[in-house]
Amino acid sequence: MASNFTHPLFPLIRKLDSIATLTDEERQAVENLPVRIRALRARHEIVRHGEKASQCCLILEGWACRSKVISEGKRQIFSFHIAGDIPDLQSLHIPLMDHDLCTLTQATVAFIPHEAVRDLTMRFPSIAAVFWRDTLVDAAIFREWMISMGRRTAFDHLAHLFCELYLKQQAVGLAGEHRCPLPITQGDLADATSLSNVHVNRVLKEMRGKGLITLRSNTLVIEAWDELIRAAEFDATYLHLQKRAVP
Amino acid sequence: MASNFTHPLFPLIRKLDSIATLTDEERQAVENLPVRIRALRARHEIVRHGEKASQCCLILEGWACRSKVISEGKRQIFSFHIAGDIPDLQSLHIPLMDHDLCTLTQATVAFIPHEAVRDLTMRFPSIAAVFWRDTLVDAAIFREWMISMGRRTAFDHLAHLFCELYLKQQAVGLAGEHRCPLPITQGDLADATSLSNVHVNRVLKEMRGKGLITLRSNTLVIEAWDELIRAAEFDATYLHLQKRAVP
DNA sequence: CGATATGTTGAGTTAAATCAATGAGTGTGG
DNA sequence: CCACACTCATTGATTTAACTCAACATATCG
Repeated sequence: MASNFTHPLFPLIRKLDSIATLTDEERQAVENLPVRIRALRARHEIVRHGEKASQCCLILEGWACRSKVISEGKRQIFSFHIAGDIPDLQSLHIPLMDHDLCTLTQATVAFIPHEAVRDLTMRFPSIAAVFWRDTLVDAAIFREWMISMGRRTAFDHLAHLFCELYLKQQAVGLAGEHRCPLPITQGDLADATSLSNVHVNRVLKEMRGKGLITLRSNTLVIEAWDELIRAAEFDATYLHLQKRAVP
Repeated sequence: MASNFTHPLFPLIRKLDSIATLTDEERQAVENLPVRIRALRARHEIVRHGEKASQCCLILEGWACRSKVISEGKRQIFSFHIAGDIPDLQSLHIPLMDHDLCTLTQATVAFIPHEAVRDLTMRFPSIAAVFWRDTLVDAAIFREWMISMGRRTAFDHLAHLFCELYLKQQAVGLAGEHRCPLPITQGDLADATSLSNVHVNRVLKEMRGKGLITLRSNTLVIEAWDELIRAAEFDATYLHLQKRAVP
């Protein structure tokens, strides 16, 4: 059961470990997945709306997002993805893409043929269950984002998002003590929250002013966790984190 | 392969038929699911946020919704559900509910133990795939709703929702010629779109005024489908509908 | 039939958008 | 190494879509 930290797919193993307990055989099978590893530059489109996907994309390093371009240069970001995520796992059952998958930063990704993923899920129903579950947590996060978009103020929305992004990274060991990478621009935050980038900027200024967060050199530092949680009325239930849970 | 129209679970079979092609054996297995059928009054809470679900709820008749109560009597509706839907299928892999499931109208529902559903998916991987796929389409709809909430005007948002609700019912044979049941209040529409009910009312008036729709006695009539689609910039890809309705 | 839920309309308010300009980083090629 | 270009961040002024509050009308139902 020893983790192989040097295996290229380690981020995936680490994520699966944070959700479930793998047998040696399962771990082996995952590590033996046939992958094609690529280094991508920032803002690279991996799969586009309308395409038929025949493989899944596993993030090994860097950030990606799912998004869709709306009329007139506007776009909506649906989710952020970090190492260990398979953002287009859904394409296994819905090959026709209804949105784009793009890198936000420089990134290393592994492409895994659908065939191989399907084979893995056939041979190991418990891995299938974990994958299915992961797409369901995705959906739960979408629901929470709906609440943020519809019913929270810009301030609460961003506060809520920061709580979420911190905890998601914390759960897989990518965060520090109330600090985590946030390698995205204010424009990206605006696209994710459906706010204008001008307004995002103003709200961030207000948060800084209140001593809630610091945000520089692509790092988010949460200076007042309790206060941030309270402001956002953040309840982590929807993230369905299992092991490493909330501090 | 003949449809058994009188079987109590017919709505589920009809929905599965609209997505996939079942073998006789699979159809048999679905029809033999152990169910507990109940008639529920309107606005009845089926499962609540925070509860641990041990069964799934299949809608046989009437409408239900997934929702969450936000502070101060506000609530967000995440999705509408009609006959054939299993709105809490996700509880199979995430038993802890992060939202509520409620009826909107009088409804007949069938409760199926998780155990039985799990057994079904183990024995018939292709049914598992269809179920998984269905939760993925759910997620796709959530994403589209995010776009509506964040980037569309109230008018376009409602127009888009009407297109969606019509097509979803049409796909399982529950809609007529550009008309379908819409047994929900303006308040429900407001909760689903994150608009105030006052504003929903005004927008509906405007739509009526433009001759786009008629909405009375719980029936939505789309008077100008092409125009409605154009107004909403509606693209049905995200619904991932497969076949057209059965009989 | 009265009671309660739902729908309708007007008037005033507000959170966030837009428009516009400027400042601060970052990177590339001459 | 600097200059140019480009992206990203910041601030002010103005506009606007949608909200809130309040009153009243009309269904619907027991």
